[in-house]
Amino acid sequence: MAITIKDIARVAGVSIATVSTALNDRSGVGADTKLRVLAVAEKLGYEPNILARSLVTKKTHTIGLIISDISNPFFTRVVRGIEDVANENGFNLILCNTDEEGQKEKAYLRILQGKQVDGLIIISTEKNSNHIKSLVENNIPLVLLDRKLEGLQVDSVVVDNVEGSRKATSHLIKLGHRKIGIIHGPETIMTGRDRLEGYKRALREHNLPLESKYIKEGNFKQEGGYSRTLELLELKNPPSALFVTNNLMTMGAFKALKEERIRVPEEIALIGFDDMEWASLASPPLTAVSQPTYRLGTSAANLLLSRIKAPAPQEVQEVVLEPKLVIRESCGEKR
Amino acid sequence: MAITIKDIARVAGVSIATVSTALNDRSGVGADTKLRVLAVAEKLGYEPNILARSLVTKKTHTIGLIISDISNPFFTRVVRGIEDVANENGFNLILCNTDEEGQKEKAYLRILQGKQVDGLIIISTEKNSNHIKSLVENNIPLVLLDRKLEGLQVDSVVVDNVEGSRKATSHLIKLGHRKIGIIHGPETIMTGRDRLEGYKRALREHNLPLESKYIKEGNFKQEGGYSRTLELLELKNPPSALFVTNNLMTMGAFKALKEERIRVPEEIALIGFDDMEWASLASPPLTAVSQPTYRLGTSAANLLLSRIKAPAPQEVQEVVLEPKLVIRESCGEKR
DNA sequence: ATAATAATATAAAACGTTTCAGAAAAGAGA
DNA sequence: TCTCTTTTCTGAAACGTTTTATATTATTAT
Repeated sequence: MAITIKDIARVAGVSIATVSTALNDRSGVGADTKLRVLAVAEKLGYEPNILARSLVTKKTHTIGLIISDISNPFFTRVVRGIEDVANENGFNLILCNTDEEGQKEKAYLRILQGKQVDGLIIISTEKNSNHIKSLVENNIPLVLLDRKLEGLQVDSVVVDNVEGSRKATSHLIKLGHRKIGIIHGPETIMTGRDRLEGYKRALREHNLPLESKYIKEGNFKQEGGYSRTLELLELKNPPSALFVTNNLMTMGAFKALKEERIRVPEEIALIGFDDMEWASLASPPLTAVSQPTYRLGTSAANLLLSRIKAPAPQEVQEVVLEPKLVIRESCGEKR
Repeated sequence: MAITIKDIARVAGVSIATVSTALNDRSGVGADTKLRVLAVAEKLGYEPNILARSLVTKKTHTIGLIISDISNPFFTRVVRGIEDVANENGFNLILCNTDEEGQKEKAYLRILQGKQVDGLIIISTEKNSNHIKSLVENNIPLVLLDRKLEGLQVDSVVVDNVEGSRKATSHLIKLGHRKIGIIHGPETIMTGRDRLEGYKRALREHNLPLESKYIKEGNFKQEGGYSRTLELLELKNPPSALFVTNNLMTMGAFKALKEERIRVPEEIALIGFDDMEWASLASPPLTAVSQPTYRLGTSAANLLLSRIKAPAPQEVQEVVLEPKLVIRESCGEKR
């Protein structure tokens, strides 16, 4: 049996109310009794039962975090950012991986609510927002990260994907490329849609035609990048440049290119979305749109915490962070 | 105000006890009332308060996870393994990053205990085990992952680091190398010690002398691998092969070699400990000791869960998983 | 019809805290 | 000394569940 406040009360010869006030050093207890209580607590090795406390205070100092897969380095960095600010503020994180499965997402959401988390940070896998709506109605503080949801006004922190994608594509165009392949993500995911949109926008800006044969939909996983790249290479008139719209697919593309012994950037220029640790170590070093992953996390966490602490509901905040193009060697020199 | 069991009781016209039994479908409630209660619960949109439940059942279905840094891909995979089996068994994970700081580790430990986690998985940063001892005495189910602690008999799941390291070094020796540099980790960490030990053992087995100038201590971080590599290269008689004992330091070494334009494996053979996603994509593809990271996680989680569910304390289990050498091109061909 | 048994329902205690209203004690002002 | 105020302390309720012991009702056997 763990030591409780009652044990302390008994030993110190006071009521549990005084023990509680002494331990949380609130005013209303004499200096000497306070000292005595503290000493007893120390001696008995008392540790508070936070569960019991939370039940009455209605604060768990826990936040629920729903992402698709911690193994993806993008999410990893984001999570690290979140955990850091959570920890600084005395909050803990419950980590949940959905693998982009809507069912898992909903299941986790129920449990987290049941566990009375003080707030939620969600990288949602769903396109529509019905399951989130009930949370909002229940006034659960919540911020959407990386992906917004249609038809829902709620705090969010995202990257300007359209712009990042436009920059990348423009870069390729300026380098003289006209046959630019793109491997985009699922249209059900906001980042999938937006990054494709940025590509289209860049082409339009430069009055270049949209050629559907150069546009392939991948699944945001390594395998998708791999096989779509192979398909692109098999075209009778293959692209001279390839834009891959997330980190995992870029790895797949890289692998395909390597296996097929296509020289980069001589035979094909390659550009990725989302910079990775090893990008500068690759051969050739990879040019990529770099996302402020860590900051994405810290800012979502800060936003959520401010929301949790706020007495009255504030206005919806939508934070947009700018990605930037990191030019290395995989697109060759300007020509 | 959220809906509680009381509300249901009132609406359904029964006592809270019956509601409870009905909801958890235990026997002792009539078929018709049960249906009525369930219907009311459904209609009111009842969600149980797991906190309250946990307070009485003394089970939170939450496990605390203490690692040094989720950003490190090694831990990432491990964590994913843990989360998967936790989830399958209806458990959640509280994620804690210590950054190898003993203070942080201890602080987290207190909080997790306070939050009444059902068990703990710890990749400890400490060398001694005093802070863990009290947990063991309090009968908190707990498994040590990746690193054991001195003077403590407790469940653990680790990789055979000595053997992995011995294999790597032997490989180099068999390839004809005699001047083998090693960048090992801090001696305070078990993996640091063991991997160095494996290196020494291999040399001894082949009757090769231990040359201290080839032995450098790094910090298990990228920067450490980078600078120690540079130091090794500056030797008047530099090593012909380099063994780097963790993933981050290997990246650093790789970077240093690349910057110094040292050709691998022609001028120096390179072998790393812990295989990484990009290892096969690197130029040259990296030879490395591959650790079963995901399985490390699942097996720790399974062990912990069995411990949590076990009615009586069982015997201490120490699981050791075997790493394997993945030979690619960074050590060249046999000669 | 009566007793014995089984099935169903409930009141109340418990889990370990916080918190509020009020009691007791101490101090101050006259 | 007496009243008034302030300080210190406490009892009891509350948070939302589960669970045990008991009461009530229904069912069966005789």
